[in-house]
Amino acid sequence: MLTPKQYQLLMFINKVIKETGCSPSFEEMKAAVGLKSKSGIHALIEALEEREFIRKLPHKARALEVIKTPKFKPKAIIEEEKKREIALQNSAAQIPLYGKIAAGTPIEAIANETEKVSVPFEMVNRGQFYALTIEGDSMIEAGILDGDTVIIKKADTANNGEIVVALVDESEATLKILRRENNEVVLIPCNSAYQPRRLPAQRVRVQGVLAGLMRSYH
Amino acid sequence: MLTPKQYQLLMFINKVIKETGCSPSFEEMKAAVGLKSKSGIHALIEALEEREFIRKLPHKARALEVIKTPKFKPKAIIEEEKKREIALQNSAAQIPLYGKIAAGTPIEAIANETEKVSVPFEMVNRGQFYALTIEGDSMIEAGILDGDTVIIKKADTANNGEIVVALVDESEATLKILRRENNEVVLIPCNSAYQPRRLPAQRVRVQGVLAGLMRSYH
DNA sequence: CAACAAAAGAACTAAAGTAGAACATCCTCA
DNA sequence: TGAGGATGTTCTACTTTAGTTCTTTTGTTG
Repeated sequence: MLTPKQYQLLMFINKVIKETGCSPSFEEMKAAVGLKSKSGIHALIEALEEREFIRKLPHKARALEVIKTPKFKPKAIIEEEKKREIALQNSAAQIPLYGKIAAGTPIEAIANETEKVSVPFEMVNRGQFYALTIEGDSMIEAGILDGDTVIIKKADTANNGEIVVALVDESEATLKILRRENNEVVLIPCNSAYQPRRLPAQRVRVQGVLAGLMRSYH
Repeated sequence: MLTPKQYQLLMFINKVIKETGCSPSFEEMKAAVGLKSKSGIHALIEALEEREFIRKLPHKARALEVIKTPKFKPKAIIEEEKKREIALQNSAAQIPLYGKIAAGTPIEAIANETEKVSVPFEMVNRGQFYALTIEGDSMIEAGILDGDTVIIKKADTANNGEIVVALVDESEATLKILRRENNEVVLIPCNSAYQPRRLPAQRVRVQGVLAGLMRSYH
């Protein structure tokens, strides 16, 4: 039927005419299909004309007309589209970066929803997520380093032993392992240099649980 | 199909006829398309007539008739397409997952390019990248844990102190800190339970440097 | 590595667009 | 009726843009 390039060009011509009412020039076409020379376009056009997909007035500028479009796409195009489809599905989710959270001594207000980071969809399945930048070294033994970006799933409860964003006294947020003991909550850092904090449950509110981590090496 | 000027004129004629019921004069047309001479209009009219978009009675004033106008794609479709374009730009990069690399005791062949992982574009700027799954705990003190996915930038050289994928004796790959000393290479794990390995430079080949890390908490 | 096809590139030719002027019609009105 | 205005046609000359053709390069495949 058609070669991938021919198909691609035919579709481009069709699109341009539909959108602008003018047919594209050779220069425009060669940019569209990624050639660096007009002669290639010429060959493609001739092939398309021979197969009666387009008609043209020879020696006239921008005088192309699409007669028909093929029902069947070249296999290569189909595969290309599948790839794009996958890329679209895999397209990164954008989640807000709420700011820094001190893994060491607590925090900084969780606030302005300005910056965004993109994360792979694998990390953000169900639920709402946000990102925080780690400051400090209190979670170093859990492999969470200063400067890392953590992805947090919004939640107001968490299981024992999970790493959570905990808001203490409605003012200071911190990333710690959560452990409940009777009516108390213990926030455990992962750095033997720091001590666990034991607090009455009323003073601690869970704001999310750790769902992912991303790190860039400069 | 049409050149831009032809299209512009056709649309103008069509509009005037619809609004006023009679076709515009050459003077009006030349003002509308921004020419300073009527001869240009004449040429355009001829071209349009040749392509059968308009009909005219020669030597009659204001005796143009629009036969057809190129059809348009609905705006909604164009916008839909633009959205997809944008989504595609935001899509995560797909890089191959080459397999597992033992951070502890060495490895498993780096081979089949089957699985892919998506990573945010921020992590993969220039160069070629691939991903590895960490197995073992030899880099635990660098915050690289068992099960983490590391993003590696392909490279065959690295600076002292960088974390690299090193291939020893063309057979076993491992993720370690690289240090060169004279004609020797030291591969330093980040776990005090393991010893650095000192090897002649010839036996070690750098396959990439650590560029990023991603971790999912189930 | 020869044979072929696709693409790049240069050189050339043609068409489109711009401009100005001369000229042909037709219509109107003094 | 014939001068003049409005309109359309044709011509020349020139610049820019577009299309064609040919040769060379590159890359692929048996």
